[in-house]
Amino acid sequence: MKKSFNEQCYEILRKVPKGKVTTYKAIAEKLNSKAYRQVGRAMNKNPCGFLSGGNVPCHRVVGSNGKLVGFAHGLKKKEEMLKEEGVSIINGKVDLGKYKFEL
DNA sequence: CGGTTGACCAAGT
DNA sequence: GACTTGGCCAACC
Repeated sequence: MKKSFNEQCYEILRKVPKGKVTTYKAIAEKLNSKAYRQVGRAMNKNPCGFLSGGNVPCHRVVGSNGKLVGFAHGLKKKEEMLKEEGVSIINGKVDLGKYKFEL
């Protein structure tokens, strides 16, 4: 039984440990696709889970260059949350060299 | 089933 | 350095 692309994104996102981040691109590539947009769209369309009791840290997902892109609550909130997790945000960007989680 | 869309990305202007 | 264009692919209408 194959899950939808979106659900697979959640699965991968769930694997990201606290204090680490990943990129939309990486996730899409892991799914053997280039549907970067589909990953982000999945988050927006669905309740992100983590707010509803699920464990889908959508805030741990950043852009391809560690740059914060989009977030339903606002990028500002996203930065705050990441900082709480131990990820330093510099100029609205994350240091992927230190915080990017290798899937 | 065809067309629009989207929390992207890379390159061009 | 900021904005525009094209491309990618799955989900949604």
